[in-house]
Amino acid sequence: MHTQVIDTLKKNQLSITDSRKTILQLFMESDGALAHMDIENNTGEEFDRVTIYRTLQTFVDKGIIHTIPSADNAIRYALCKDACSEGHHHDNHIHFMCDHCSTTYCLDHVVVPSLQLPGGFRASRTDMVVSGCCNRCSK
Amino acid sequence: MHTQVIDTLKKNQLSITDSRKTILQLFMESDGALAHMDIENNTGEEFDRVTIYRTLQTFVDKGIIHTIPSADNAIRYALCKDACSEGHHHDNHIHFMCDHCSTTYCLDHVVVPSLQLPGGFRASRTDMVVSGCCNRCSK
DNA sequence: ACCTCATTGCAACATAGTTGCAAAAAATAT
DNA sequence: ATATTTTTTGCAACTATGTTGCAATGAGGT
Repeated sequence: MHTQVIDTLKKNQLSITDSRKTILQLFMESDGALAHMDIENNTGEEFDRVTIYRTLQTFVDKGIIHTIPSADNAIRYALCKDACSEGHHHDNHIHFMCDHCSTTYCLDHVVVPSLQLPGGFRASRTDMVVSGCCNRCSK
Repeated sequence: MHTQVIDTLKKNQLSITDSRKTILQLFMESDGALAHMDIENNTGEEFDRVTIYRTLQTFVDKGIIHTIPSADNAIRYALCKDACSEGHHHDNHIHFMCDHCSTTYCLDHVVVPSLQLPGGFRASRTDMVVSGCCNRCSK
């Protein structure tokens, strides 16, 4: 199970450090998105706040994770799919945030519909965040 | 021109104060969305930071303005259309954020397409933020 | 095992947002 | 118009979030 973590780091030419291993492992074990705080809570006193910020930034730069905008002003991060690479994100899927449990999901199979924008507007990126009640909370 | 500001405040049963008049006027004169900072810059030393936060919160509660999520983690606010009322927002339109000038537009006439969500997911709200180059910057 | 360079932790700082409370200003009643 | 009640404001202090410079540590290659 460690192998996948180390493979990913190597593939992106990142040195293998404790913080990177631990944080990447967290993302791989989680099915939802993680905020900075979730990571801090899950790693305890192990790493400095600054290290977590920098590790997340490194992962974003390398295309390992992507950010998810939200109405509550807390940046969340989730693993990118294989198609992502350095400086080139393809996170063209919809995000779902549950009002009850606050879990954020990447709905990889729901494609963002294309839009007809008014004249002069050119889109480079589309973020779509749906909130409501998730499949676990609605049971 | 003041009348519209005061009418709106009265319609929402808010007492007429300097900060509310000034801030609401700002929104009515602006065609884009405003962040807390934009308001602070435009009003100078006139009002306390806290007052601006509370005024914005009051306007959101009353359905006068709505928040716009963004990837850069800065909450922006824009006027709601008439259909909005206390506790019941109908800001079901698309927001466009320009990468060059950072202006945020409400594209009122572009309707958010409906989606087919996976089983068990129920949507209560959909935020769609498109970024790219706006009609003024692409000239 | 050594050297080099990237990464970490610390301290300090910067920005964003919240809360309690007393003073001031609106709204309401007289 | 004035007094009373209620709401709103400003201040101070605090929490949360995010950034930067720098010295010390640790990873990777020889």
